Amino acid sequence: MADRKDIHNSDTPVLCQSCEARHNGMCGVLEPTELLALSKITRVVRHEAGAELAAEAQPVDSYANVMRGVVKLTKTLEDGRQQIVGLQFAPDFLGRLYTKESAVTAEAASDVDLCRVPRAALERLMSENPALEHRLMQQTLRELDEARDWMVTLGRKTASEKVASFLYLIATHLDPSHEGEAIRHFDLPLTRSDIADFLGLTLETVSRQLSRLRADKVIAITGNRHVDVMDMARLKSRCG
Amino acid sequence: MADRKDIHNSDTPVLCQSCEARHNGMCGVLEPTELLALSKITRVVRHEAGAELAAEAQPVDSYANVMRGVVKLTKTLEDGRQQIVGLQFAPDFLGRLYTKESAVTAEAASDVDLCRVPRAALERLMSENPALEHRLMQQTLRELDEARDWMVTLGRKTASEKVASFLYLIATHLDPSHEGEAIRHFDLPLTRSDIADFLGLTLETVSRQLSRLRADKVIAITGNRHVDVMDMARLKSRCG
DNA sequence: TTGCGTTGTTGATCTCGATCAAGGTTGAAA
DNA sequence: TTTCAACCTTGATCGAGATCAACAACGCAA
Repeated sequence: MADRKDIHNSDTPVLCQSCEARHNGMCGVLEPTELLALSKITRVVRHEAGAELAAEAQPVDSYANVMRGVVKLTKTLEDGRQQIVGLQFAPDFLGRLYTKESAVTAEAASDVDLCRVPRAALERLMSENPALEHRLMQQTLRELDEARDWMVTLGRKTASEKVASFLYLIATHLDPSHEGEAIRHFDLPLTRSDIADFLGLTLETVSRQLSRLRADKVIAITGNRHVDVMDMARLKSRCG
Repeated sequence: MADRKDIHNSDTPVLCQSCEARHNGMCGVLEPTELLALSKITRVVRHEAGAELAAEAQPVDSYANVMRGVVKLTKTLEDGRQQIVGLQFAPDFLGRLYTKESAVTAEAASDVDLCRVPRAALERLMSENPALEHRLMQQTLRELDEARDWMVTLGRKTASEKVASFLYLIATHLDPSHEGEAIRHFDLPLTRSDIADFLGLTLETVSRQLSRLRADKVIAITGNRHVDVMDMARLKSRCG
């Protein structure tokens, strides 16, 4: 299998010469025939952690599929208070359909590979192909369900339940290979400050709650970012 | 124009004899030709405030359009803590597409009229009619935007900003006739306890903040439920 | 290795909103 | 019009999480 020699560093997009073969099964909503139709104009772009992919109230001229890494969607109040309103994992589709202005800021939380598709091309394909719009509808409905779940976390859970809920969410997304098992491990894709912005807390409170989970042997933390969940059931029981 | 004599009290559905004429321009996502196609099987049902329209994790066999009133969508934790995750106003479409299990509880906040459509019939119409799915996609995207906006309110705003944001939201939905004007008036469709569940606060805090807005002459309150916003710009400036 | 900026931890104190408690309004039904 | 339950307001106190502060750990570059 071809490696990723053709994927260069941030802001060096590379034309995808055989998109179908490479993205099949990875490229989220796009099926092989659709990928083939778009293969000449999709670009795989690598972004480093922290890169801004789309800014609130700014026009965006392409959609993308997240192929690797985690993208955070944030909204910011005038005085600087920030809230992460969604996390997108591979192979999610990225971009607000049918409006050029993004309502959120999209930022690479970890290093991220995106498969970009020009807006016009995707919208043309979609208008000829109701099945594609149907699949995008399914993802949109899932995102709405997730947003509403998170509203309960933001509005009604304690700090300790919020942090447990966050770890549970990340564990199920980043270590699906051990599904059903008690032990999971993963690297946190967010800093303490980002986690705080996702949970509506301060970074100090997040740090304290993580320390408490560690003291209670629910998790182990190695080098700030690596987390081993010792018992998923026990973690879940702390999610409120 | 025909009045609503054929609409009886809660749980007494009445067959819609000329759906097209009556719902045209009211029935949210459905266009006249679609209404005509469904006219024999839609039912207009009136529900009193407090009626449960769909329960979390329970199967639902129909979709509906909200024709009058406000529907609240709630989620509840095991220990009883509750969060309102969405409000639906006429002429919104109601119901989670493509899955029979509702992820939320839908309850009539005020008295509500629904135009119900059997699931199977709407899904059949949708599969033959990509334009209908497209319109539902637009509403879903709008709901997702609204949910993410509200996540900022829940996660990052103070109690006083939350209450101001709520009043602003309700004012723009329930008194659109005075759009652009400083003064708006409406009846609150929610109790103090419901408002608290929408904002992630307690009912006492909501009451105190409303009293403060009244003392500051931003609003006037008559008989608990009726609100006059004296200056929308001043209200907005308190939304954070 | 040393130096240094970024990121994370922990402690002390403060504050906003929750909780506990009592009484006041409202509006529908008798 | 009286009655009553549901709803709302206000006051006193408490506590979870914010804020302020100091330091520790990590990773990268020189």
